[in-house]
Amino acid sequence: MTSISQLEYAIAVDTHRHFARAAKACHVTQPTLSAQLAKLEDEIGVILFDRSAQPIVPTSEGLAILSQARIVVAEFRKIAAIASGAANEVAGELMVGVIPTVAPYLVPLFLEDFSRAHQKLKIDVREMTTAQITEGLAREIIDVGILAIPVEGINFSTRFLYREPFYLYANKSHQLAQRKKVKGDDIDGKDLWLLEEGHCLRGQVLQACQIKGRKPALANVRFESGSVETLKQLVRQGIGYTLIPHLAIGEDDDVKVISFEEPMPARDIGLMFRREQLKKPATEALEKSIQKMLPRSLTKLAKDAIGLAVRNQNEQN
Amino acid sequence: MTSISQLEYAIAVDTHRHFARAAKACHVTQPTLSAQLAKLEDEIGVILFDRSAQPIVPTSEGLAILSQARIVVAEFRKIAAIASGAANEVAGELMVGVIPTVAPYLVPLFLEDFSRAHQKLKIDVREMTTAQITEGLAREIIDVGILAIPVEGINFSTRFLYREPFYLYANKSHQLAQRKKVKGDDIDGKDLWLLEEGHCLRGQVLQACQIKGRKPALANVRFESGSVETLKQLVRQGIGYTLIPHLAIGEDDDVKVISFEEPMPARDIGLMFRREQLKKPATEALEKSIQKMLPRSLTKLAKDAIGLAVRNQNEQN
DNA sequence: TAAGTAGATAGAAAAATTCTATATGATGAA
DNA sequence: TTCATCATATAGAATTTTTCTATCTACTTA
Repeated sequence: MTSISQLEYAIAVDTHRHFARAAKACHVTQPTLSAQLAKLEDEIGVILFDRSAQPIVPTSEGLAILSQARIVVAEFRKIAAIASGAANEVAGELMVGVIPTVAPYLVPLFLEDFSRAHQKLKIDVREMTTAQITEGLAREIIDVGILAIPVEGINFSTRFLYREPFYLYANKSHQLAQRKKVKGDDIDGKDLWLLEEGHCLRGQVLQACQIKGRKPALANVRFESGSVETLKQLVRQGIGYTLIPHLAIGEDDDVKVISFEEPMPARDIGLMFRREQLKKPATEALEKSIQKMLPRSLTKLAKDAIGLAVRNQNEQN
Repeated sequence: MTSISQLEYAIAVDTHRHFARAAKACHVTQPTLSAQLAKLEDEIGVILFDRSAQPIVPTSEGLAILSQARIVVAEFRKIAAIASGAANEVAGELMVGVIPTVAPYLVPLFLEDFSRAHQKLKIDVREMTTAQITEGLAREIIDVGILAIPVEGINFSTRFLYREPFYLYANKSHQLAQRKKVKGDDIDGKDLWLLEEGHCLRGQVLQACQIKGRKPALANVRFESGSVETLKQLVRQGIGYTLIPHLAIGEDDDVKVISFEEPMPARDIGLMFRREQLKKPATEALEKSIQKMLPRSLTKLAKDAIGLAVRNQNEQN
């Protein structure tokens, strides 16, 4: 008889990628875990892990089973939650992954309010790329991600949070700084500071400016940075310009922030979590808190003024 | 330790409303079932059944637990199905709800292919408003909805299917018919045929044209219809124009179909289902079939040409 | 009140899970 | 090569859980 504990052992091995540590996490000895996992594999007729690899990895067939096992265990635990009346309680621990081009601007907005409102919840926020968020959700290392949607992935669900327009951020000495408004065509890549490869915002910016088809090597792009704040700093200190999302607008003297013509290019930011939603109450509370604390400057933007939600398939994070 | 069998016993008692018969169905003796059920009730701290009634009935608290127990057991059984390779079998019954402004154009595209590809699946498609789809999913009357996303609703998940631009559909005699391209500003509502209230497309069109703030009574709008085909017929037969989604483009002589300037206004169409996704294989097969059968005229549209995904919060369907 | 029905309880038997101790096998450093 | 070291598997005893048979209690109804 395959049991819930057997599933838990398998999940722990998937999470820790190490029998002894997985066993410790399950409060059993390593032989117990080994034996039960072997029994599980025997019963379902599928080898879940490739023990020859170091560290061990799930087999391709094992991946599907493990994903389903996580669902079963999550649903199983809900029974106790329902029974104890804690099903709708916001408590426990919530691990949140946030992409780097959102984190520094969004997290300070909601974190204090959210933490105050839910004292029983231990909150852990970390900056992660889109790829890390996807992987982290799959292995239950994080509970929820905040990233640019849509994202591919059959095992995940997303919730739209807000649509965030892009703005031109140009040094006052730059010719574009004289403009009242700009459009994508105005930006040909000359003097444009970009985030380095791996940031989804990079792809979104390239799309917004309709610079495409010459993805890997943009001869006319002069430097690539790892954070939006660095790009802003570069613009502040010299020539050139960049594109920044709405929440990254600050108050800078030597710099002009110029809107795009309507409909403004934008990206959609949303929550992402596993389909079975292990921490539903906390996730919903998080969504509410973010919605509540979003600046009016963003939420009050006319719905028809921001239209373009960039979908970039290739670049991630 | 609460076990899967304990849940099965409880479910059997709920189904048979009789301990001895439930025990027989579970291939155990009545004392075994009695003891395990008592153990379960003790462990979760909830009395599941009122034994004083004849036949026994679940307690009110028991109902929620039993519902969750059914989910756990169903998900648990999927493990064996996945392991044996039968998990991806598309079989059983799939009830689909489709909004009226999508149904007549999309359903004929995929239904034959889908039905041929999955002979073991009984397919039932019906036209429903967004509100009916939401309600139907919640009450498990339908398994999946096809509608304009995003949609509010915490218990549901959506899958993006395609972004569908809008086009101006104008009688050749109309002045706008001379234009090569149009933009939202060009359309002030004069001579514009609209769907009646309750169709989400109505709100999407109003947004795309940036006609807003005078929602309830548009003095300059002359007539309101219940279907896109009726609007097209009106345009074909006389003066005026309307906005139609990409898939509604036909081949009409007296009419011009005019693109919007880029980025074209558009709506997102997606699948919607319960978070638990009881019929995953069939739903995924449906998604695949739709993606496969979407006309290239839609899928080949440059990603950066269609940008505007209208989000209308108020109007439904 | 006796017979019948439904579910609970007791105690033994069977099955399963877990433990400690140890074996095997792979990797890497002396 | 050889000897640690680390990671997982195996063996066998101890413990826990589940199930069984037999029987009891409570309630109904003829």
